[in-house]
Amino acid sequence: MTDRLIRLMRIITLVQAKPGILARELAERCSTSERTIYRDMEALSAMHIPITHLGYGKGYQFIGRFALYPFDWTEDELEAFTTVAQVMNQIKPLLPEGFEGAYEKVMAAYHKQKVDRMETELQEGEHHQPGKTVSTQSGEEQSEYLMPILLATLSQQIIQAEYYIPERNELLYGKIDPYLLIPWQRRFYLVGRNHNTGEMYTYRLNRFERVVVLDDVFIKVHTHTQQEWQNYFRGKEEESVAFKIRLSSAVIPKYKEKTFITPIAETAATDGSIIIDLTISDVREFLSWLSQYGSEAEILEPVQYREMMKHQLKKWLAVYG
DNA sequence: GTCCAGAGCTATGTAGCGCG
DNA sequence: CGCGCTACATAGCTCTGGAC
Repeated sequence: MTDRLIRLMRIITLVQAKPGILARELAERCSTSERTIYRDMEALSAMHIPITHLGYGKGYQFIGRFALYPFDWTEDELEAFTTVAQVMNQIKPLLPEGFEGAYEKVMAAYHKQKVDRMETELQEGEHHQPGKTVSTQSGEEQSEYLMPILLATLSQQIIQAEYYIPERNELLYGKIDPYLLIPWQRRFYLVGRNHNTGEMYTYRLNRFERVVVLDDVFIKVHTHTQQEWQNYFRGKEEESVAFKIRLSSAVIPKYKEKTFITPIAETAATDGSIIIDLTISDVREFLSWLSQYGSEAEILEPVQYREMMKHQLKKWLAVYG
């Protein structure tokens, strides 16, 4: 039995180290027969280790990003496991010796895996549009609170935060239950429950002025999955507005050097200006950004925003006579 | 409690089949 | 032919119950 357990662990290690490894090689490395390897594969599958063979001659590999620790959890399973932390002190006398230590190790391994995965996704996201990473070029999107907030969402710890709302020029202060961190359109958003109102809100990470992670843990009262939140964000995207902007040649260097917008297309016009096509979800902020270019930027489409700008300028002109 | 025989179970290997 | 897979055989281990 012990021998078999050792061999099962060895198979996991070998497949992890060499995806596509053949049953024959596994048998050689484990000093056993291929038949035994096939039986071990069955056993691993019964244990929900996501191992699969790739077809004829292609050997075995893990499904997804499985690492040595098999935390292929569903939301419900994760929820059930994290809830144990809340009642651990009360049921401690009932637990077998060593349970708490084992629990901590499992959660630690899970958290590490999740952080690794988050970092990988972040890197992959940056690769999609090389040389245009918002966070590093504009300095706007990189929040020093990314890691503390990420860790707080994983360990379900309440945060105490100051949050700035530019639209109202207001600084809010209060406790938030951080539920999920969602990368969206090259920004991070925190979905969390505000203690003052008890409601769920989405917070833009770079608008946090100060964040302290408290020792207190919270229990999720809303049970939306990450997928549901991402669908919510996708819904927001559908409501976004397509703009066509002309930037004169005078401001192109400035635009190229420092920008947080992500154009769909850039077309060079004959007079040296460029026409930018882009889709914007936060129109108010976009117009505020655009105003820095003054007369060097012209809204070509949509017509209603062009008219709105014209109307605004007439009002300004009236003020200055 | 200890020993022992027999039944039953588990893990393993051999040989061979089907498929690309 | 090489690979994944399976039917069948077998060695070795564990369990059970009876005798002492």
